[in-house]
Amino acid sequence: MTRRKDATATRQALLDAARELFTGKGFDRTTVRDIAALAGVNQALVFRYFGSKEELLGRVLAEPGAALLADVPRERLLGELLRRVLSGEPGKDRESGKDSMLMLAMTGPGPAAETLRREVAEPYTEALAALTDEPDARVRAELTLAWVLGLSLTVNMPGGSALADADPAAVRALVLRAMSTLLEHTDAH
Amino acid sequence: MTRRKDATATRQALLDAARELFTGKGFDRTTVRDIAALAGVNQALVFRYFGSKEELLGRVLAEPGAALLADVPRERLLGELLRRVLSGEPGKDRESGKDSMLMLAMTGPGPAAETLRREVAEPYTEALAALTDEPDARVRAELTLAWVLGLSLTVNMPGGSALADADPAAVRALVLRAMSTLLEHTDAH
DNA sequence: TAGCGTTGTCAGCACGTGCTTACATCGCTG
DNA sequence: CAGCGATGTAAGCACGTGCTGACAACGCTA
Repeated sequence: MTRRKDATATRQALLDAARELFTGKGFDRTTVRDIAALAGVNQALVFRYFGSKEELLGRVLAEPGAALLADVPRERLLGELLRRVLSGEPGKDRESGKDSMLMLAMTGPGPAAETLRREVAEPYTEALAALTDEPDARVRAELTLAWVLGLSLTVNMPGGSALADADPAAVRALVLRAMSTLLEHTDAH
Repeated sequence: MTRRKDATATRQALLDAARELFTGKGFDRTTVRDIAALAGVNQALVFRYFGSKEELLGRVLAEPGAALLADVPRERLLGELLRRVLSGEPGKDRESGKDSMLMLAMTGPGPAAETLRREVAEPYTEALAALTDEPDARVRAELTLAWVLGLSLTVNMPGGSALADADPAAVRALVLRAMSTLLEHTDAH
């Protein structure tokens, strides 16, 4: 039988629950009690393990963005990012698309936004900026990320959209073609 | 002297204050007392005139989106939208750029989001979809709007960005060039 | 001026929130 | 088994929030 008391396990359960709820209904509208309930533990543990709700958000955000960045070569970064944002069966619930980029907006302006920008957006910008030799590389990179952000929001928006129902591959192709006018060395794989 | 008691004036003051605060720090983080204080009136009036905080949001949202749509021909819509989003002195506080599109994300998932989609995003989608003859016109239109949304968020994000400091005209040109691969009949004016 | 509807203020209720504290229970180690 | 730190729980505090009701000030009209 699995240990009845396992600190790292409950810690992870809290992280998972927090991620799901933050992306699902936003940081502000998610209560600590919601998170604990979904994780199946007492709400006081949130504070024992993370100190505060904001720090928990920080922990949630810091996790997956860096992974993708480390695993995927720059040239394929955009394609992979789009695949995640647009992933899932058309019309069905999108799982991995609700990525940390989405939460950037969900979080809204506030103390966490600045941290988020540094820890998530900035490394991506840097990586994408390396894909062009133009002097305004960073501007182009941010334009690209802005699109990914907007896409993530639009696709996951309640009320449905033509984007959410369209064929992900076709959408990806459209976006990549348009983006190729910004970043030259992009690989569509 | 201006009337000491003018219902329509205070109503408008509340609308203005709400707009500024909602766009500035988001719906959830804005309190009714904040709004009333900025408007220089008592917070109870919010409920007298609008019934609830959510209905006030609805009133704020319904206002400006339709205006632009009615005043500007389809071909120039995109250019005008971008001009607003990117407007303002580089680095300085952007005023009109904090448009209703921004609030779509700031509001986050919630009851207001669906209404917002219907009343703001949908008409824009329709207008932009008419700019191409491709069968996936709506998808292309939503892709475009997603970009505008992401741009609005990125530009107004605290912590600064290369985008916010760049020359608006140059950025606009980059975006419009990329967008021309999606919508053919776009006018850059 | 007297009356009265409109506009604005004041105080407070009810509730949900983040967070804390004191205590119970587990499971490892001697 | 005894002891003890690590893990989990229950209860509640302090505070901010949306919202309400009773009341006061205004300004129009007769």
